[in-house]
Amino acid sequence: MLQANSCRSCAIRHTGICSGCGANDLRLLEKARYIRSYDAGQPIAWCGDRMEFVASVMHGSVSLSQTMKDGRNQMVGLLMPPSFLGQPGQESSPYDVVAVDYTVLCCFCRNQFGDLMKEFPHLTDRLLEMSLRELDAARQWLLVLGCKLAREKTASFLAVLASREAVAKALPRTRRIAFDLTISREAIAACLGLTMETVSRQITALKNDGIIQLKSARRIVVPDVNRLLREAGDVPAAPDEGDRAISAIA
Amino acid sequence: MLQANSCRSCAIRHTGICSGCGANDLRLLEKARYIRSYDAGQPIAWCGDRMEFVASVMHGSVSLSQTMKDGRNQMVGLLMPPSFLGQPGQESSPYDVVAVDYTVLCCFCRNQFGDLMKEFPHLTDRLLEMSLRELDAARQWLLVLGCKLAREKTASFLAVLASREAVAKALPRTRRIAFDLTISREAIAACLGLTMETVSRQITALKNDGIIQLKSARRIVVPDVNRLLREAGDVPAAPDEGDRAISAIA
DNA sequence: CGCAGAATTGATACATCTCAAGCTGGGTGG
DNA sequence: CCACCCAGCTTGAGATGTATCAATTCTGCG
Repeated sequence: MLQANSCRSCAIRHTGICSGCGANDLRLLEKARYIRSYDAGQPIAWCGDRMEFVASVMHGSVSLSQTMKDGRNQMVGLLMPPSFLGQPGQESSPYDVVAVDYTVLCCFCRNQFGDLMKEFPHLTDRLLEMSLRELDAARQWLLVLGCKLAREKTASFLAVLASREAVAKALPRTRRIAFDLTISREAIAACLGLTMETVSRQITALKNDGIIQLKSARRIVVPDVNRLLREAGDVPAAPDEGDRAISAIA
Repeated sequence: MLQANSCRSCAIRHTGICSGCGANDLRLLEKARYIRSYDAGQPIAWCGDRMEFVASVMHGSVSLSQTMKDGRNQMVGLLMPPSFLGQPGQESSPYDVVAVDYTVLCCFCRNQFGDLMKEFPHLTDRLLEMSLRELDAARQWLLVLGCKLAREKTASFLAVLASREAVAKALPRTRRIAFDLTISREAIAACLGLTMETVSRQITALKNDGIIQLKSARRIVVPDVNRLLREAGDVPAAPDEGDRAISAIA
């Protein structure tokens, strides 16, 4: 898992920060990169720590969160492949960064990556694209936190995961979709601005109403994503429409 | 106000998207740009509308908001000079875009601006910088919406405006700061995920506690920003520290 | 002066949090 | 193989913060 396979066969070769690179550029990137892996729950950086690197998330997922003095905390980003972690111009991490899953990062020394961006403008272009996408996702998430009820928040969260799964497996979005929750109820609560107990109650309620099924506490089946989206307070996307709601949260 | 003064004397010449431009580049930008102005409350685009242009906010302020079918709505961005409005690669607006104030925009035909970015990479660099800053602001805002109580939310909002005013007037952040609320209680509520009534109550409470003074409903005086920040649940920034909290919301 | 929109204030309803008590399932050691 | 244990999850009852609905009161402006 950890070994440095060739960039050419990398899972995010055509979707990550490097997707605009030709074969030659890629060789230079490959020389500069190094792989790091983290176990589930392992911290990558605490808020204020110096960030030595920026990285692509190759596998797993990484949470960005903020904590207040009294312990209240809010997840503000959930990065999954092929998201990019860190900002070239940013000395220290503004967030607590934690590996949620077993996670593999493709890292670049931060300053060196800045130089690479100068050398290969398409890296800058791509980072801009990805950042604007993240920005839209964060703004979608603001709607969830600011306006929605607990049931709608929970449904929104599950809909995001279901839609992601559908995209990953190239399933039609109307078909039954099954996936694993890789994060605890508590982490979901931190995403949604709720408590663990409320999340648990809402998941149970959605199950009782037949919107979802629970194979186990962490295994979810969604018979009809559009029904789930309706519970989330979202207008189900037309079949052929590029779905924006899906991008929310991550 | 509306007339097209020279870029050279523009208020946001050194802070906007064009801040990296030399005199020659600037001349080309100046040929491509056009000025539009909007009255307070006037819509700039509704969600789903085709966006003909991207623009720098030169004067006033622009809100980005989302509305659910049943009327609940959430402001997800509040752009003030020298923020940049729109994304070159984005056909249609994902948000309702409204001029909050009397607002002046420095506009570029969207496709043409894409070409300019190819021609002048520093435009791309600068847009990336500004977008990453917006992303951090949005994430700060997620903390406010997800974790904070009504009083803390309200204090956070006022602290942002106060700090912005302090920066604009180059005041020390510990001194007394006065500013106008350019938006209604209802708009503040839409920012904070609260109702108008709750915002009103919290402002009154902050006044009664001596945290702020009200010269009129729209005129605020903050005797001590650090005290306000403490009410907001934020750790007051050290005097010499680059203040991140300030960037929240806008 | 008087009006209309904005803001404030009050009383009640409701959603979610809090605190506390069980439950469940996977792992460990006897 | 079973009893135990523990962390994660679920469920319950009461407290709390905010929304809702309904009156006023303020403010700017014609």
